[in-house]
Amino acid sequence: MMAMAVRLRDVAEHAGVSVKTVSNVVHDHPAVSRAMRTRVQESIAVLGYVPNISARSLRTGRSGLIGLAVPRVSDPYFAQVSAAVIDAASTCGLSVLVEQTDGDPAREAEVLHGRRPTIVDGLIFSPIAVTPEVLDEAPPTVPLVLIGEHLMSAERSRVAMDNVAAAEDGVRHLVEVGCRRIAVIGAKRGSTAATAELRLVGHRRGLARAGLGADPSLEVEVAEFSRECGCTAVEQLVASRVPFDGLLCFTDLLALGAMEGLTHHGIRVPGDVAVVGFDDIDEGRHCAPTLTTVAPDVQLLAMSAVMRLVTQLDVPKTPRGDSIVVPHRLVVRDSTRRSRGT
Amino acid sequence: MMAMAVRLRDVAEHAGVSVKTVSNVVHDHPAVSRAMRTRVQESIAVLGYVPNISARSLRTGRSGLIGLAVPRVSDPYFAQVSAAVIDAASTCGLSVLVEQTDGDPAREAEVLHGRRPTIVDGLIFSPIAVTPEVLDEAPPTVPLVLIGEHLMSAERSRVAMDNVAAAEDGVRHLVEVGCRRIAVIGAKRGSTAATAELRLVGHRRGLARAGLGADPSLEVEVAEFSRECGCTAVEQLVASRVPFDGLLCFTDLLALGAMEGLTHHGIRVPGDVAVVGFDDIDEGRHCAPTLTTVAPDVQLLAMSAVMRLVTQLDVPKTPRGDSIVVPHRLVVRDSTRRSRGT
DNA sequence: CTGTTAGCGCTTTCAT
DNA sequence: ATGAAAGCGCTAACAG
Repeated sequence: MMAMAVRLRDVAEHAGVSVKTVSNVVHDHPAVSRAMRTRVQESIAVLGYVPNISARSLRTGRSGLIGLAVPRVSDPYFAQVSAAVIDAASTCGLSVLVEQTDGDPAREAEVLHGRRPTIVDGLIFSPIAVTPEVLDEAPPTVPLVLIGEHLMSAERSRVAMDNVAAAEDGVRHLVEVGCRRIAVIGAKRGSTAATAELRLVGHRRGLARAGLGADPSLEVEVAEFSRECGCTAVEQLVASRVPFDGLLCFTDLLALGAMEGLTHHGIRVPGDVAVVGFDDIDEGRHCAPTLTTVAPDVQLLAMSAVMRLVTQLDVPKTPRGDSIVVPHRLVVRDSTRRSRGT
Repeated sequence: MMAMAVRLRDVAEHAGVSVKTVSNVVHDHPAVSRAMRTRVQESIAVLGYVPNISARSLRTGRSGLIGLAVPRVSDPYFAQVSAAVIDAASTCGLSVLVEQTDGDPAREAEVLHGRRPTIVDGLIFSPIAVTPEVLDEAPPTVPLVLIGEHLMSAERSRVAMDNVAAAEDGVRHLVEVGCRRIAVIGAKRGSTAATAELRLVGHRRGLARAGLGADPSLEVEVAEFSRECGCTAVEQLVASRVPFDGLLCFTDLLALGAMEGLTHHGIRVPGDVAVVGFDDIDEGRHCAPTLTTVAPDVQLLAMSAVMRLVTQLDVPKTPRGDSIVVPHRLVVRDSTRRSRGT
């Protein structure tokens, strides 16, 4: 049914050379005369030859495909990450196979110990639910780079921002705009990602630096990093009648939900409560009030992950267990912009 | 470096049977005794055998991979579409390779006439910039399903909502809430996707039905379906001093931008101007005011596209050029909720 | 119901 | 600088 079947051999015949020569041209092997090269390239163009990746992959053990596993690509943060990873991979001549885990431990485990396509050369994985035991259980079937910090003992490469410092920066900023009772939303039940824990550490450390004591009743847990949970968390805080004037939310989505909840209770942002999120999703630039956020450098995160993977691919005994830290910065917007300090 | 090399043959040896038998078990071929089947499955489990997709693909010509090409996965609408396509494909045992075109004609053409991985069995493509000529130029290298309506003469399968009817529904609703001068934002310069044209037709038809005349000065063109362009479009409208009391925006992102622009000019939504968008992105449920929108059934859209592709894959001479229409519905929210009719 | 075997298109020694 | 040929792991046609 299809034209198919423009093989290396067809090109060779058309150009009147051997298969090897065509292969050399395709791979930019130096040992080909200029004249030969152009002649072969012409044949390739005329016949519309495109290499068969399966055959190449079977022979070389490399497919040029990498996997990307995230909870869900429609989550604004992971959508950004996915877009950036695809771009970065493309830069390296790699294509990306995207999988969704929905943060389900079983599916995360599956991704990891791959029933899934054996075809990917490597995997970039953002785990949020799989237990350290599963993560460490067996060596991954392919080179693996984790996105985001994770509770784990074993040797896995990972790339993330410095979540402790990031949270600390958020708290410092809240203190600077006059907050004294800073609640935190995002201590996460049932998650095995270290993100929440580390940000919580940063929060406490930030408070300590400012000479403020930590108050467990200001630390609200959530089931998910979603808008709904952000809103619910605020309900809890308000219901508990603990006073607070600042809010550090572990994702922008939580922050957005929290602001909705605050507004609902007639609590003004930033007037009564100043709010800081994490991630710098697009909506934070446009909601009312616009959202102050701790922004990781997602482009760099993606590029670093891809680069690290490529290194592991190219240099077999690259050590694992390294951590790449990508920079973050505080983006100040209206949700923390007060006319005066207190 | 890696364990590698658990081949079909290794399983066969371990189980003391022939490769064919193992292959039969793997493929659930009926002609295998129950005892044999369990024995082989045990060996597979023990050895941790996973089929080599490259080899299979080389042999059968099928990889179990499909491509998905969208402008950008971080666009909220395409993020949703991507998530849904990945889910739908997964249901059919297919994995998805995601590519981004950024709406660049050259990259769209490239996706189509595939320099790209020859490895995908088929392609789901959401073109917005490629010209009909390029689209028709050559038969696609693999089975192709287009998402969204498109200006094209040739025989390509496509799946989309009925954009004319959808726009008409939007206009009808605006008329019902009392709008008489309904502007439209989204007539798109430089796009070859038919979406904008068809929605414009629907708009005019809706006006005609309501006994309202079309007014070209109420039809604003945009360069992109982005928030910024929505805002700019409103600036233009306001600057032109043409009165309007309703706004049909061709995407939610445009609508969000437009509402920002309106607010900026002290024009109240829905009091002074009622606003309707398209797509039903998440933010529309949470912005203030919440956004009335024409929502395509994205799950069904994705599932239909995947199913259609699978059919083309399985039945070689499936006719092309068919259109699958997915349902849409109007989701009424605050941006069109007025206390009274006019 | 099970075993043998050719070959998918490519890369890559090894000769020349 | 170029050619000939083996074989990557799998599937399916054929034989038993």
